[in-house]
Amino acid sequence: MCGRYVMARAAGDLVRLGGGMLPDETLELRPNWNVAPTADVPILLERAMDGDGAGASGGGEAPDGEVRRELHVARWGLVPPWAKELSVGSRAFNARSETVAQKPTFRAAVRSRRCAVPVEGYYEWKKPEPGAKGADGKAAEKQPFYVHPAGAGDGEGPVIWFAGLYEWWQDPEAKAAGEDAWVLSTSILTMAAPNMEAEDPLLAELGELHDRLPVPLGAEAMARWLEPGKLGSAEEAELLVDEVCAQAYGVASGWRLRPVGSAVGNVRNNGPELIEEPGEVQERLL
DNA sequence: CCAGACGTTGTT
DNA sequence: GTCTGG
DNA sequence: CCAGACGTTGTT
DNA sequence: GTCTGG
Repeated sequence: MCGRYVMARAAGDLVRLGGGMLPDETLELRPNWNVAPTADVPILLERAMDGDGAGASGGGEAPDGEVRRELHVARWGLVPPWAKELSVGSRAFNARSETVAQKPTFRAAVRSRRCAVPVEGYYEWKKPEPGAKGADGKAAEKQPFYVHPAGAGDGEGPVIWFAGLYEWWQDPEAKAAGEDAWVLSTSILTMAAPNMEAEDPLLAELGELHDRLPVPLGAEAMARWLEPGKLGSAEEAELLVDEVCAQAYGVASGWRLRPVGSAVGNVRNNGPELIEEPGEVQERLL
């Protein structure tokens, strides 16, 4: 699954990597090595220019029918339109691919508002084997790992694009007060992790790490996933979800993972040192 | 009919 | 144990 | 996801 | 908004 990740790139990098999309004018991104639910994160979405043609963000006129990729900032944790409070989103930062087309919280978004969430890598906490003991004889503690694209030097190289959803929400109180306070929010899809016995060693590692996997998009799947327009039915949405899940392990097999220090557990800690492998000395001291 | 939930993870 | 905040 | 709070009255 | 449980 995915409940914590790294996104330290500049918006300009994401524009380049995502394929010439226009950054939202309001886009302000701070490097973040410890992105947690409720944080503001960049998302990539496609929008069909229609009607007034007055492009609201970042780039002047566009003829009707043109599809644009745009980078926006969203709150991580999808807030459905009917929510009474923003906090509803803090428990919807992942959406199960198996049920996303049926769940009240996600089903409208999966038909009409799909996006891609760029990450440089994500964290996963591996549970100790039951009864496992640490060096001190006490119960072993969960171990955080950093999962990232192979060969990605820190701050360079490819990013992972996770399949995501977005939704717009207006605070009922703001609405009553006649204010124009809309919140864009997002969620990341998950699926079953690869089997621990998988032939591909990296997939086997992922299977041992956790039983859920955030769904990564290859270039082709991303193009399909982002296509704007409302899908005709929940069944149609399920087919598209199945399609992207079918290519996910192929993308994930190009990842690598490494153990990192326990500091990442606390969201107050934030810096490039979080993704460094702890040295042996440090490990002994822990 | 109204009231209340609407989610994921993991653990037992 | 369970919920909220980051 | 993990960490940290989990309560009241009243006062600054 | 829409579904489920009572």
